[in-house]
Amino acid sequence: MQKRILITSAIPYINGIKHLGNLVGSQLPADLFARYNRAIGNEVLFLCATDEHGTPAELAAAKAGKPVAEYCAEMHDVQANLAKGFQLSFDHFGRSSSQQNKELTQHFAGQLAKNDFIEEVDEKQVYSHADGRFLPDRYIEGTCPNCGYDKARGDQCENCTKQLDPTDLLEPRSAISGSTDLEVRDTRHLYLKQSALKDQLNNWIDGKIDWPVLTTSIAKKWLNDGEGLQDRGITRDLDWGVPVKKGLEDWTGMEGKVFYVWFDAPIEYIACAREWEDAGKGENWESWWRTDKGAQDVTYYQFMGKDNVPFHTLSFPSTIIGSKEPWKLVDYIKSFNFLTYDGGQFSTSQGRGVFMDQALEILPSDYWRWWLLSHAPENSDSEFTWVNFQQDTNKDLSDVLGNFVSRVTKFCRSKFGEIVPAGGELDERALKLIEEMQLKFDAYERHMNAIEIRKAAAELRAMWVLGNEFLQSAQPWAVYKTDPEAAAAIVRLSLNLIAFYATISAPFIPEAAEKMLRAMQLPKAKWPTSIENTLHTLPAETSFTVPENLFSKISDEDRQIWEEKFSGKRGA
RNA sequence: GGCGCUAUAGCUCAGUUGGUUAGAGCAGCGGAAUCAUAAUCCGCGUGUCCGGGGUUCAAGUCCCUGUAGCGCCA
Repeated sequence: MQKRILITSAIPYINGIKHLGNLVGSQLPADLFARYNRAIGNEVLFLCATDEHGTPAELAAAKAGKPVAEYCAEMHDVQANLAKGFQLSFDHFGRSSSQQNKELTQHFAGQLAKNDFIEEVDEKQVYSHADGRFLPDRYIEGTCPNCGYDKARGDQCENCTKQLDPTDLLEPRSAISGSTDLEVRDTRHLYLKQSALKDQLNNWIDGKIDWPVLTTSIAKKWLNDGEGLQDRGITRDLDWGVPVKKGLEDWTGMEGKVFYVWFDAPIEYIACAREWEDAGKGENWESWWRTDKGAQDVTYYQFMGKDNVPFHTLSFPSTIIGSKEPWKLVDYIKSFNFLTYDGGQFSTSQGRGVFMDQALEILPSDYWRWWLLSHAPENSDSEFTWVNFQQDTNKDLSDVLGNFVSRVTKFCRSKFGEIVPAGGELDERALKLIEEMQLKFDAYERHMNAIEIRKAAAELRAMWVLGNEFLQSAQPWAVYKTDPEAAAAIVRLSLNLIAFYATISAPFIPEAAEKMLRAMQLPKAKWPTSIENTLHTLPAETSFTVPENLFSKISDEDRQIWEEKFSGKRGA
């Protein structure tokens, strides 16, 4: 039965290019799941976007000497192209700065105000005359009153780790301009009264017994830690963001302020669907998001790194529940730990590790997709090392899968030509292969449905290995000398295995899968219902072509060069 | 300082609600085969399951405690 599956990946921040750790923590597994669900015939809407608002974007734009809107538009294109390069199959890659998101964010704020989930709070913030703006705590620098470190930040001293208030700093200055012309001013902000929804959220989370422990444990901690769930400021004194409004109305006292990026970013998940429709890519976006307009039969999955879990389990649900409108709540949250790089952390600020653009410059996306997904940090942090990456991809992709395709097609060409040979029948050994393959395939589907990514990858690999085992024991090269018809049957089955592998491997390695399908001259893949039937997809007399080697190996020399190249600072 | 997660073979990891001699892949060693990208296949594991207590007929699996790594919060 066809299901409707809504999938969103955590939306990457606009500021800069993401590294492989970011990729494997959200977009890549989300893509795997989206491709799989489409393949088995479900109706899928897979959405992602860039998260564009906030101070870091403003500063990055200023550094680049560009208006922030222009900077974001350019960076959005950069990220969209990288997503394409990694074969991320978003139905739409939106922007949190879209008109659709602006309207929806203001709408939600209006609803929350109407339902008494918004509180107005007066607080004090540091204003910089030279910069003409309020400064977030971490953008104020000064001398630490505790240790005397002269580059302490307004939220914390990085030298002695003491927590600070901006007003604690001696000789405070703007981290942006260096100006000391600062002033503490009163300012009013809106708070989302999450605490009022604590019990509802708690019950909701308690019902999610099948969620990853990582997801629920983080959520429960925030709900119950200390004094419990805290209300959250949802506005900022900035220019770049969604202007604070109460629906369509102005909000008295909030002139010139914008919503905090963490308020509008998740709403973009919804707005993105509307962008998708407005871009002419589909219709009736509300049927995916409004349970009163068709979304009651949608199952919604979110993918994210563990750092994003609190916002997706608490803040965003608060927004939705507090609106008292029938918006779809998430059904399943798949969260990930971090990928570490050669014993340390991937670091965007220090340029440590491999970034998406660099990765694609040195190898096709399938290498990265396969390795990252088969090592997805599901249960704990996992580590990227070049030696492992080289060994694993060479073995799995080149030796096991690539070489299988190569040996079968080349053997066939030399004995029978580039045509699926006729004659012979499946023997006992072939039937046993089919039986074993069916078992592994069932396990593969089970793991994919449960989003157990590493296990699914292991099962897929095991199916590739079965093909080699079969060939090795069936020995068509030896059989051919005495019984060409029997050899033909073995080869015919093996060629069909290639078509089968192409289909089932496509969610992991779409580019290679496409090459395999082309070589077998199959226009489109049909997901197997039974292995028995699927292995007759290519009937005798069908022509094919011997493909180029699917994967070339990573040499020790390449590995050493890359190891060196990516160890230190990313080239500016 | 509080809390959470993790700690299983040289490496990367599986180990369901506690129950037979603790498993897989890689690497390593030995062998077979020669269709293939020297690619494949077969065989080979005496591991204080981080330490120490405890519960139980029975614990890698539960409880307490200690240590280490990572993270979140203050």
